[in-house]
Amino acid sequence: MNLKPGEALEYLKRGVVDLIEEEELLKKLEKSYKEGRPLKIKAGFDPTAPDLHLGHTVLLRKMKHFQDLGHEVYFVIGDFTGMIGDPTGKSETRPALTKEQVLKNAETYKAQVFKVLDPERTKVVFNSTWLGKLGAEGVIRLCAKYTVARMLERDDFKKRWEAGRPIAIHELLYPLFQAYDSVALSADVELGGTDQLFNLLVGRHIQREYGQEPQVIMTVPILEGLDGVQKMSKSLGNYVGITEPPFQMFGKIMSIPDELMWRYYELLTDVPLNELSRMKKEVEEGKAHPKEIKKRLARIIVTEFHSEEEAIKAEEEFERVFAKKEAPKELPVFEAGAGEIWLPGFLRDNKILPSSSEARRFIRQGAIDINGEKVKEEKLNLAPGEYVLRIGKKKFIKLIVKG
RNA sequence: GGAGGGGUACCCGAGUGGACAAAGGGGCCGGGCUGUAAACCCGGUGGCUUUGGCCUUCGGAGGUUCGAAUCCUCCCCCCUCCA
Repeated sequence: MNLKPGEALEYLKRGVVDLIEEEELLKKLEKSYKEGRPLKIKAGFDPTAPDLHLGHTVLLRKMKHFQDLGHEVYFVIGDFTGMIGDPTGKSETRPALTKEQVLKNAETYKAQVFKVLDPERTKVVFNSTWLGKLGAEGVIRLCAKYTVARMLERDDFKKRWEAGRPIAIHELLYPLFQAYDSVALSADVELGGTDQLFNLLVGRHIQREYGQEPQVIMTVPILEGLDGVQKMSKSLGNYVGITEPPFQMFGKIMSIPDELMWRYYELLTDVPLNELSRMKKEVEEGKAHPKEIKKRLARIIVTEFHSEEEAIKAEEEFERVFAKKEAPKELPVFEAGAGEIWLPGFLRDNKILPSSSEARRFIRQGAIDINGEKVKEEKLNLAPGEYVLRIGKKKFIKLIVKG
């Protein structure tokens, strides 16, 4: 894609929350356009075991947009800053990772991020490379360029300070080190989530202190999870992992609240904004069914991480299971001996449900079907043959009873 | 270093000797309605080979007692004020 600076700016602005400063970005784009020199785009990532979900891809997609325009992305793995752990207020001390772990995690990252990023235009770098060399003297020089008062402006520091909760001194170093990354790379633009705004701004300040042109800052929103309220995160369980199988991915997207799908469209697809507002209007006027619009979204996303073919298959499967209430085509198979089985024990032992007590609750609440018949007894007397069990809303298994 | 306050289930939070597997709310799960949406209604929410009991749980370890989340001792952790 070879867009003129003004067009490029518009292309890049989609879904962006903060852009500091737009003027500066335009100038950088113009210069790059004139000189044929790509801009250096930086974004930092945590070195802990990465299991990326759609929330992460909002940022990755923004990085990709820069790549689409020919710019160069620096994927910074914060193996040095990882020793601090970005102070979120929860402030758990993180165990330092070994070199091997960091490298292993980096490989896992690569395997996943290149589903979005263009490997040709991505440089994966570790910030220990330059931060490790800084030494005590370098750290002091760096610290001298910022003040405590300004550091305490950061929202979570401020809150903790005012609430009288502890702030460890090394936590104050985190923004400075991240800023120094920008110096080391001479970054033109740094991207991050909105929660990164403060750190990114420190980068601008520190770059000036080191005689560099300050980076432009772009932040992207934190994506809401499937519940539509809290941010998408693995620990909250409201996420879609980018390596999840197609059917699962499709289903999860279909379960999001309607209102949320517009946001997902904006942040997770390249469907033009004017087309989006048209669809939205059609839904509001009752000309289009929200379910159909949501299915298109699910299709687009599954296609991106798998393939169009898989997306179509996932949709068919979805219709079969949830519209027609049939069992999925492929379902996990379990075996049992003929005769009497105690269902709760069976479900627990095969890790289908976490405990037999939970299974008994399910039976009591009529949440288990066998071949479409509600199970009422905990004990089942099974003749040899094949059975399809539905456990709760989403779990299906095939049970083969041997003679 | 000194003085005081506090640690209860996934989270918040009630509970100061027995009726406590522990109120209430949130979350989550299940059922109903639907479009695996939202909203709403109902139910559930420690475990255990079987609704019948048993076992484990209130920061940790001991102790008192027929009986402890509750009382005592020691220890760990968090917070506030002072230095």
